[in-house]
Amino acid sequence: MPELPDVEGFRDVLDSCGTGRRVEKVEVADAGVLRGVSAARLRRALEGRRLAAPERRGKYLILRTDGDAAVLLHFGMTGRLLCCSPGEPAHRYDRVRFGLTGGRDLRYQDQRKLQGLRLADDEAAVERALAGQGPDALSLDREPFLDLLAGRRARIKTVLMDQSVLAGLGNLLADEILWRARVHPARPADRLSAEEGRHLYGAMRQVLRLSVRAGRVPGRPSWLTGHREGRERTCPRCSTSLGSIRVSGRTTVFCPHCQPRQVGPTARRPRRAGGDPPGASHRRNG
DNA sequence: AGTAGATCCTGGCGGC
DNA sequence: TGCCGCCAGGATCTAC
Repeated sequence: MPELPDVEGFRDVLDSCGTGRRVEKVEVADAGVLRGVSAARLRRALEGRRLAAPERRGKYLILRTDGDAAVLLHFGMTGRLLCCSPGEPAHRYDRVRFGLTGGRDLRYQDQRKLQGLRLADDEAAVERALAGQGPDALSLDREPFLDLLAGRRARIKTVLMDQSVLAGLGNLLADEILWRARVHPARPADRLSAEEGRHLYGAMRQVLRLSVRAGRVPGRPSWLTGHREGRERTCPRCSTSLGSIRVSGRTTVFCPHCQPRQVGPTARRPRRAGGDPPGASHRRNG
């Protein structure tokens, strides 16, 4: 399910495939992915335009042109963006095809069509469309991050996944970050200690850095994400059987041993002079 | 300010 | 084998 790292990967695809090239043809195979725009209007806005450098904000990808118009792409749960040659046979879930000069094809694929494409007529429309987004998780500094948590009574996982608070994190990333920071997903955000807040921020930085580099959330053995499915659902850190609860309607996987619901006074937490990296796996390097 | 639940959407899977 | 219903989840909506 595309989260910030995946969308960052799609931005790379769009940039290397499209930037500087002209849109020759826009083909909408399934108008079910168009939000508030018709296929004809999308064509008129894009055909003949040259693509400019794309931008990502949270889980949105902004396709910019040398004109006023921009297209906002959201990938929902199953969306993808591919660069291929025009001769490549259409995939079943190709929803929109952008034929570019230089023999390049950009294809927006999406099986479930939960989100889709929006057209923004100008820069002001882009800003309006994204006005509800919180700061991007990748570029947020620690102090503002801690400030975001401070005033919120909601469960910490709900806060992390709320795009109007913090943009970019989805279900898998939120679980991974909480597991690395050893914070139970149902703890109220404003009840975390300062130390836990710092660990959470550190885990977020680390998880984002590694996943952006990989272009997705890696399902490696040392990551919680690698243990969500299948029979062997045990914690990669302590081998305890993983717990599964629902938080804000989302399946939430956590380790009952590493992420206790009730925590004692801060003073009881072991102090480490050097300070372990918050997400450091004690078994092997991820 | 917070929650739950429905909605959209498709395919995979368990149960019968 | 085939049909039914559930589940997955990102965003958005209503109801409480």
